[in-house]
Amino acid sequence: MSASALPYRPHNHDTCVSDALADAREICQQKNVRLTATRERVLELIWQSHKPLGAYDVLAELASEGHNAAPPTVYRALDFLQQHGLVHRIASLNAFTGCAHTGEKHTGMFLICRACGNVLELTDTHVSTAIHNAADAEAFRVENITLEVSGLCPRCLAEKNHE
Amino acid sequence: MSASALPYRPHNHDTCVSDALADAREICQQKNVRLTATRERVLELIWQSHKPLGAYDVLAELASEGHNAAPPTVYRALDFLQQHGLVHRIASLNAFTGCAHTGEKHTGMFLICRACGNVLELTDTHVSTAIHNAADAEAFRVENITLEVSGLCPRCLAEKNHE
DNA sequence: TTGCGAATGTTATAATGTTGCAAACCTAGC
DNA sequence: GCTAGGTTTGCAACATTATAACATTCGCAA
Repeated sequence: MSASALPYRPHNHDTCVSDALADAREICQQKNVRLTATRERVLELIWQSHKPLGAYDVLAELASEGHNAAPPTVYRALDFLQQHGLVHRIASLNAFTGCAHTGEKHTGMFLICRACGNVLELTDTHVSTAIHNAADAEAFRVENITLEVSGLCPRCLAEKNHE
Repeated sequence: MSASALPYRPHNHDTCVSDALADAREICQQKNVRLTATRERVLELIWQSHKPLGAYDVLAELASEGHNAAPPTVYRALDFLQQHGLVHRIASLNAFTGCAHTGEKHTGMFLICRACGNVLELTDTHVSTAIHNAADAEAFRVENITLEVSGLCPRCLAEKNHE
């Protein structure tokens, strides 16, 4: 099983977070853009679990920490993080999740468990190729792909079968 | 080129609408569910073009026709139409589009032109298979697939190149 | 140290979607 | 016909998600 399956297995999540933050710092430095305190904190909050977080969830967290935040604060931070490939927006949930493949050029494919809410980000060449082929057949120029699969993750599936 | 490419080509759109309505009537009769006046009118409005329509756009249309409508009216009609496979919701646009493959079991793949706004619905076995394979590899049970590709349709691409 | 662009604060508002309850309406069975 | 029950709609209020516009502050460089 690949490392990408982490969300659905017990794991030391702290390393997910610290890896993501380290990645982010490096990427921002390379691009010469500023990973400000707010942006970094938002990224960290998003990474607190593998369940996507809504903008207003982030906002509430910030507020509870005494941060004087309004919606634009959060949306701006999220825009920045998205722009630099550090988080993804899950359109079907209106929520955000940490990018598990920073740096790599990838077509994020998201497996979203409707029971536990965890999201697994995959990259799959066959999927990506098939989509591009289908688009090519219609002479359509692909710029962005939203691929979100909802269903049941292995753990929740197993639980369900035990009942 | 297949008939599915219609949205991006000139065509007699009235037949799209009347075909969709005829389809809908038949499907509802077969399922023994009621395609009420409101539901039918909403479906017709959605089909007025190949550009997805927001719920509040539909609402505005209904209101302008003197229909005494509130948001729930529209959302309920849309829920019904979705439930019976007559329209699709495009998550990345918060909008709705007529289903071009009623009846067929299909993984809707949507090509959304960011320039003209038209949407083409495709069914592609390879794409569908690749997605299921990728999910299977993670022991994930697929229930629903959201696949929305944004970019430029052939017509807008051609126009752009002329400039 | 001052000037400039980037980032944030602040207020208000827009856009999208839902809840809950009451009234109207079909339709099956008498 | 009529009436009982479920389905559909009307309606008011509200919840959630996202953006606009403008003032202020911050960080860096000339």
